[in-house]
Amino acid sequence: MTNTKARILDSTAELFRRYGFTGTGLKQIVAHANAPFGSIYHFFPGGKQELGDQVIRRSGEMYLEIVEAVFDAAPDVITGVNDVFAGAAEVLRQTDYVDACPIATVALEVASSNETLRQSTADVFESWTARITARFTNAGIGESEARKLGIVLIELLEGGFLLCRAARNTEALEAAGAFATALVRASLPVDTAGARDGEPAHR
Amino acid sequence: MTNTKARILDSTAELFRRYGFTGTGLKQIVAHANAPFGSIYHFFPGGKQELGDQVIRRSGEMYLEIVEAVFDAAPDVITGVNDVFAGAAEVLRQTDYVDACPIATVALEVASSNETLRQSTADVFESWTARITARFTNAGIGESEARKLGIVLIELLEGGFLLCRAARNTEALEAAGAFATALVRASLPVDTAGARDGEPAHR
DNA sequence: CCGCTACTAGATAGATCAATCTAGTAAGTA
DNA sequence: TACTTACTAGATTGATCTATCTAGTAGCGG
Repeated sequence: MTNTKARILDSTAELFRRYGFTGTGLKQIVAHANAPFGSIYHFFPGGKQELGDQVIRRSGEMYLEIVEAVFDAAPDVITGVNDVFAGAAEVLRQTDYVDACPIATVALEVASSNETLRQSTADVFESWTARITARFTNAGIGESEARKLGIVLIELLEGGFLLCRAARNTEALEAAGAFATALVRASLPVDTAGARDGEPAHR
Repeated sequence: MTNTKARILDSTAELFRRYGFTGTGLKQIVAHANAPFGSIYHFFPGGKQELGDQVIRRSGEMYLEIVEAVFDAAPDVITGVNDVFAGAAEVLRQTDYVDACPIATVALEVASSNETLRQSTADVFESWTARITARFTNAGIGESEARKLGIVLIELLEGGFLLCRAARNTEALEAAGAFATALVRASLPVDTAGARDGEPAHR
């Protein structure tokens, strides 16, 4: 991937977080990326929609990798969940409440107005759910329960981002983190609460 | 309030849910409201921002009233919480995944770009939190715990709306509702689980 | 050097944006 | 009837939007 294309993608992701999809102009993007206007349509012949699609999927992957890295660095899933929420709150504070979910704003904007991009956001959320579910099944939680738990954690994180950005404080993410860890603890097999990842209960 | 002003407010609220703040044009609003363009600036001299502010606050109040009515109709808070999530999922299905939170899309759009409207959304979320907190303290839960619980319920609802609108199914709201009722049940004083509203535990 | 591809550069088009403006109508009071 | 206020009606303005267009440059294999 050329430098210019990457800069356009990075800038677009950053501007989407701040101003959303309709609120971000192509002129604004090339100005921020210090790229020529023509390059947008060279690299993304489908225009704003194609650029948006790639930004959504790329941002989704990058955010998932960050979350996975936090889980990998934690001694057990409970600590991992706690660290994800604490880290999210910390980043939010440090970035003046800008750097939250990279796709939530766009997801709500396009949900009822752009079927292509709606599907892109749905795919990202589903990939997140699947990866978190896998982490919980590895920790000994049953498949069905693990998926519900994964969904609820994403909901708490997204809801926390929404409330924290509106209020400009981190109270909501702190409450979410406390309840999230409690939920995971309650779902883990009793004798393995705090089990390391990849060391399933029993047998 | 004149008929025309009310029609403009109603139409704007509906269009904001679908297309967001930046995605909704004033021309589009008057066309949907069947109102003359000049009326917008007659009733809302501050332009789009003043209209947005009133729509956010009005929608926030109306949604709170709906939720409160559901709680009032339920025999206890646990049933109330369950009904709120089940009702949200049902409405979402019936409206082709359009009618979710009336202000979430706008809240994310303006959080980092319009301080006036960010404050409007923050006020709405705080009013919701306060009212739900009161309901839980009335059911015998301590003030601090009740507030955290209220925040978490809103997060689950908002996160559920986000995931359901993206996926175009109600799985996420169902998972949220199940965990939400479980959380409330766990927080209620043991001997009053299922207590009617206004009948606090003990003494 | 030639010719090809990839990319840069930005002017331009045509639509749409929020906002302002003038002019007109309707209803109520003197 | 005359006057006032509230509201309707939509043309207009200037900015900005996405998208297209032509033209120029850089690097590379022959």
